[in-house]
Amino acid sequence: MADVRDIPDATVSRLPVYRRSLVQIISTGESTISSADLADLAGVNAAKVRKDLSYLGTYGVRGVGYDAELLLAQIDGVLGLGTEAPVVIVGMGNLGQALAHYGGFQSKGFPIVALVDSSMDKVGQVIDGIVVSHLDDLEHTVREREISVGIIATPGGAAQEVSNALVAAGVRSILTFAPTILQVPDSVPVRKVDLATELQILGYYRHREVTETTDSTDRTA
Amino acid sequence: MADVRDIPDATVSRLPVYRRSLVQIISTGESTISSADLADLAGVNAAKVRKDLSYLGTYGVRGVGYDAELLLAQIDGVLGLGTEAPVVIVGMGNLGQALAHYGGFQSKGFPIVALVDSSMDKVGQVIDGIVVSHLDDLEHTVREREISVGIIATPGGAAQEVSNALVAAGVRSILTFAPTILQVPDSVPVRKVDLATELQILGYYRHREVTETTDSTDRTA
DNA sequence: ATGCCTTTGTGCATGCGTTCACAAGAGGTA
DNA sequence: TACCTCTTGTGAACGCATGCACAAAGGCAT
Ligand SMILES: NC(=O)c1ccc[n+]([C@@H]2O[C@H](COP(=O)([O-])OP(=O)(O)OC[C@H]3O[C@@H](n4cnc5c(N)ncnc54)[C@H](O)[C@@H]3O)[C@@H](O)[C@H]2O)c1
Ligand SMILES: NC(=O)c1ccc[n+]([C@@H]2O[C@H](COP(=O)([O-])OP(=O)(O)OC[C@H]3O[C@@H](n4cnc5c(N)ncnc54)[C@H](O)[C@@H]3O)[C@@H](O)[C@H]2O)c1
Repeated sequence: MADVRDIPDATVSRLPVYRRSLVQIISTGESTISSADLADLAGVNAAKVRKDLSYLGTYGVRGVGYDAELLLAQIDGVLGLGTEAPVVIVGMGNLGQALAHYGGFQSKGFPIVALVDSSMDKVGQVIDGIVVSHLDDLEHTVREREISVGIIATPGGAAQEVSNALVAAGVRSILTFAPTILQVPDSVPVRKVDLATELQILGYYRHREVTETTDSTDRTA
Repeated sequence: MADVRDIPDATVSRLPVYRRSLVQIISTGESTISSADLADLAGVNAAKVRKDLSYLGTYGVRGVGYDAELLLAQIDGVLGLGTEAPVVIVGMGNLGQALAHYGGFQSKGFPIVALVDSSMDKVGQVIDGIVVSHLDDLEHTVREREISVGIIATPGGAAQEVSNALVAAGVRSILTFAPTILQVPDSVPVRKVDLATELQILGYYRHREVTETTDSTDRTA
């Protein structure tokens, strides 16, 4: 059985997708699922599913498939979803407030337990039942509530400063929406969601479709 | 010079990052930039920068670096940022409203020109100066405003239906926030932003840090 | 018990992406 | 002109990810 450390990044990023498919399957009353069916639901290749799952250890039954509940538990174990991971959101503007109001995190094991801003307009406000506290109190808040995830929803210019504060406060991982390259210790994993970048990437493929048709190499469709 | 079609996906997804670094550089008054400096700003390897840029054609000057303005124009050309790409947002809940209020898209060449919902509570409301229209009128709206990008911010259950409507209406690319595998024609590029998945992926790396220290293989730090 | 059918687990080949390392090019200087 | 310094552009090696294809294995029916 593979050590939890040895799972390739590409596989890790697909586990949540498998997880969601499994939850769906279980809700329909099915108790086992084949790699082919799981692949359909997850939108990937069946061989890839099997290879990915093989990194978790061997839990499939040949001729039958995978036990859905068991597999779900296994994935949850690898992703550390057994225990809740309390979240702080820093930056209570448009995006921060939308995230705070969203109930989906709570139910997925990521309760939002603190909201932070640096503007006196925001500090003290109650959003979704939580009082917005000041960035200066971050360390206290994080330690008291045992917060392990920090979400950065401030303008780009403040992101590095906020990131430093989060790391210093003891947060163990960061999700950022600011379009900024963050400098953090290797021990703190960071994931970046950059909406403007996503739109620009789409632009390339959209644009390409157009230029292709005016090209010398036509496609038969 | 490389055809616009031949740019690898990995490179395309970095172009917006280079673009942002270039805008920053230009704003400081610099007119040229070396691959090493650009790499620092973008958070990648210098050789990768050079190889990426080589797909756009050859625009660097040996011994000097790249002309920042020229390179920016070149990237914009590849990403199709020369012309505006009007956007429609479908789903005016927490997230949809936050996106609608955000000014950053407008200024980056992605004006939000239409807002859509299916709930009578939302239709008719004015959000950020735009009247929310009904999903049934989508086709008309898209054709009239020549909308090329659709953003899906509905619950997962409605996403495929909305996606079908967007494609039928003639939208040319889609950005979705719904945690659902969308079935769309190959000709319509889709990018998915899945926040719950991001948090779960972070969970793996966070979790791993912990299990590592209780392992036989200790690290000297 | 036997044999058939289904599905897993994985070896292997292929392709893509990353990075190194260096020759070649450009400009400046004496 | 000759030389020196800086930086690009890219060949080549490496490593990771993907997907095929098939043997091994489990279950079920007869
Ligand atoms: N809202 C969107 O739809 C959207 C879309 C794309 C990208 N983004 C990115 O997300 C981030 C947030 O966007 P937004 O629209 O919510 O911005 P916003 O301006 O509405 O809100 C930013 C908030 O951060 C607070 N803030 C500023 N500096 C701070 C600091 N040092 N510490 C703590 N709080 C601080 C401000 O007081 C404000 O409340 C930005 O980086 C933006 O580029 C947002
Ligand atoms: N808000 C967040 O912070 C957040 C975080 C993670 C994921 N998401 C995802 O983003 C999506 C939107 O989240 P939200 O919090 O804004 O949800 P929400 O429930 O607040 O809003 C959904 C909106 O979509 C509308 N809608 C429903 N069916 C529709 C249809 N067929 N056509 C048009 N409109 C329709 C509803 O009327 C509602 O206004 C969801 O898929 C959610 O999983 C949101």
